[in-house]
Amino acid sequence: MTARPRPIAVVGPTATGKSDLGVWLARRTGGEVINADAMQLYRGMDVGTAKLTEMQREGVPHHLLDVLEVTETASVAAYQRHARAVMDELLAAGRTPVIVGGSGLYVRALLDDLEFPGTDPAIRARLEAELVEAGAAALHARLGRVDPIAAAAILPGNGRRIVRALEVFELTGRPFSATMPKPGPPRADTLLIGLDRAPADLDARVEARVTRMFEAGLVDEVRTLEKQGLREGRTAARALGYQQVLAAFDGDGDLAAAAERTQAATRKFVRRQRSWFRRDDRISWLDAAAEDLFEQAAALVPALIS
RNA sequence: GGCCAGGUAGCUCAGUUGGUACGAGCGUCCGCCUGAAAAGCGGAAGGUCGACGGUUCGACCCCGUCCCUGGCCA
Repeated sequence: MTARPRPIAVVGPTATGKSDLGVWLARRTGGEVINADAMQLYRGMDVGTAKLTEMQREGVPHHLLDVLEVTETASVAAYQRHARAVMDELLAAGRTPVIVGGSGLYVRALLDDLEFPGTDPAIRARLEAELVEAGAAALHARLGRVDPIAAAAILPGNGRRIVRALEVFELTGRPFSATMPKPGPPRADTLLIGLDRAPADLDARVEARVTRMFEAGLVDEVRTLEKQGLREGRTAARALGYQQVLAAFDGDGDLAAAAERTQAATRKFVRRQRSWFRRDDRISWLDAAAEDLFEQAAALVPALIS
């Protein structure tokens, strides 16, 4: 009798209430949540990432939370492998995967046919050293010689992407497809639900949320993680809030300034998230401020329509 | 009340020895984004240069008056 469940993905900017909607949908459909938030991957990064507490999860199993130490570097490719495995398991068990998160690339890595060529720490390190010495423009020129298509797609100032393209070329001897594929049919016919709010409204929420995070012990959390090597973390140390508190520890402004900077950086992040998800026309958008938000969401889920 | 400094883009500030504002950072808007993605990169739109009057072919830049802000003195 078990029809194959149709996965649901809840995406959109931060602070819109994705996590709560995810839990609700999981409970309604008998599903489990798969995190698609790059920073919630980290163990110990809780208040600053607005990670749901055990209680708030209401008994719904959450996957891909707390799977990395703060010293480890996050990676989309690793996420893709791990998340797909979990998704397949859930589907095989007849449980609805409810993907929740605002990391656009992670969501696409999970749901689209993105293939990540390998990586090599030695090559990477060498190229990064060259980047520092020669500059992005020089590396971009070199990329233009070996992989003109990638070079045309990557702006000359974007050292990060240039290095990766060169790395892939050295590693595989083949050109690097540096452009995102157009969104196609999502894996397992996943239903994509986008959550957003009126910009001014969401900005105000972000502000309030950051203030609450600082009151709720973000600074202590950073202090604890610092002892666990947060500063050596290439990705974790750059998370919103954590980055700014570390700067305050270094004497760059006080904690009040750190809070303000976190708010500003988060507002900026919200805009980047919007522009990322905006173009994905597979997404059905809902206004997070709607009174009957959950009902509206349920109305999109075939399994919940009676 | 007197003296000094300053009033140039939404914000913080450059700049023009008088000839269409060379502006910058931040913010805003838009776009990009395949192993750091809460990261990284790019583009655009914004200015009656405090107000009024004068000198001048021509003033944001010179002169005068006034207004505002900060500091010092009384």
